[in-house]
Amino acid sequence: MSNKRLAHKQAIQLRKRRERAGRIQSILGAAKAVFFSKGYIKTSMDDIALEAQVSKPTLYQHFKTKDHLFFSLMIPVVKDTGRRLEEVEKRLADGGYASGRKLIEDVYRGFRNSYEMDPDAFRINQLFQHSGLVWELDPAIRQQLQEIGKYNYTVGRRLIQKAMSSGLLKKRNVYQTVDMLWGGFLGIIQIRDIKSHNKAAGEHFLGTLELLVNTMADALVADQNEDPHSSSILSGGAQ
Amino acid sequence: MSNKRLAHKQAIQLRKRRERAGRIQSILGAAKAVFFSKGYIKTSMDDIALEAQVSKPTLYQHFKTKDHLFFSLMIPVVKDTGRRLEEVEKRLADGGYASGRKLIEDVYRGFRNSYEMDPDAFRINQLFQHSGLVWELDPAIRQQLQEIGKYNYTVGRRLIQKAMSSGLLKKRNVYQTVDMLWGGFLGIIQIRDIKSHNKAAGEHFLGTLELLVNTMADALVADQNEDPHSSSILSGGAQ
DNA sequence: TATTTTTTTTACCAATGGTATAATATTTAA
DNA sequence: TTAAATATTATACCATTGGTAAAAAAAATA
Repeated sequence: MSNKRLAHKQAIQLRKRRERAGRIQSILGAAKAVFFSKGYIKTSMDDIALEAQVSKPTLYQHFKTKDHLFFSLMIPVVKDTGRRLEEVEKRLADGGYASGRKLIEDVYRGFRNSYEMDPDAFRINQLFQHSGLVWELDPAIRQQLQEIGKYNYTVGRRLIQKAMSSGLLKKRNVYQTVDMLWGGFLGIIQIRDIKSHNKAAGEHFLGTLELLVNTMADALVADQNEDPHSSSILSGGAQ
Repeated sequence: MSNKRLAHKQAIQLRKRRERAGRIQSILGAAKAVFFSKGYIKTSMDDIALEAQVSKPTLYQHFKTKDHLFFSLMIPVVKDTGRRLEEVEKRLADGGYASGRKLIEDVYRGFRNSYEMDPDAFRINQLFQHSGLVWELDPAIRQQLQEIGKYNYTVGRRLIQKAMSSGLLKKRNVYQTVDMLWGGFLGIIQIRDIKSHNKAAGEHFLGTLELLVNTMADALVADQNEDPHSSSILSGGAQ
């Protein structure tokens, strides 16, 4: 009967989609390995095709250009950051924050875990901000990526807005506050990368991050029933 | 007499050096224009040679590679930042700061003026931090550029150290404090660039910078005889 | 088995970073 | 003024690379 036939067809299409997604993932993995070891410019599409055990035309069937392939790598980590912000937002809505400091700490813990999840992809995200200096990026790609990041800003602003109106944080310009919080994190990540060849860089980074969290909290948290610095950023790293 | 001869020779060499420096400057100017309008990748050495009204071999006589040429553009702005830090350091040594807040404000004013002096070159400096993702940079170039930046860190640390030991700022880990201050600036610059196509971005940037300055000051300034926020970052922009 | 879809093979093109060479200016020294 | 030294140009060239075309081969579907 046609019902069964339809179901069959759909099942097959599903599998095909799965396989397609799998192949795309495998290409992305190969691309990542090559890009991060040799850098964008020295990496050729032939290199990637070889690493992905796929012919070059197949590569181009899944990714229109080298740029597409490269910047696709940053998408998961951006989405991850957004998800972590949503978690904080949810906890705030559930009345889970007794102090603004705890909230700030959680926000930065989210940033950090997101970064630790995939530092390289995180760096592409940062690089993307400066991409104009390097690429004449296809406007379609650029817009698509900006779209994803813009959502995170929306969540962040909603979150901070709520925290301010609920008295957990001092009332400041929300846009500026979010930019400062996020920018502070980006900045110290960037500095970490400068020193990345140093062995002690990791610990230093954590120390700087903690200082940043405390600084932001000292200045932003409404000072009613404040609890002392808890340094809890150091615990609960990426798992 | 041989004295005169020697002087003549030296004078000639001086002129030659001047001319050489002039030609290099002219090439750098042309390279800047092309790089910033089309991006590194789309810019060809032929383009630059054309813009500089110079033949390609001449180009390569003054700059070994495209990378050399590109990253040379960031040198002046890095040195400028260092000079501005030195000014603050000097004023501190002369007892010119009655409050830590004023010092923090001056540091950030220096950063900002340095940035405004040449935003594009400033961006290359930031890009350089992520260069591993894009370039397999010649180690010699990389080290040379890092050398220049490292000096600024030394000045910054000396400055903050003095400010802390003289009681203007609270005692914190100096390395972390410097990283946080500088990183905070880099971060909001980066965010500014994201929104750079927006008309109101400039004012928003200044607002965020001011918030950052106040936040840092609130948390770092030793709270003896504190004067209120003076918002003086907004005045005294780049001239 | 016949048809459709996906992948591969192979070959190709235009653009580009970088170099070699010989010719031509330009400057210096006598 | 002339010979030597230096800097610049014109020209041609090479290897690599992003991207595409076309046809053959494989795999999956009906």
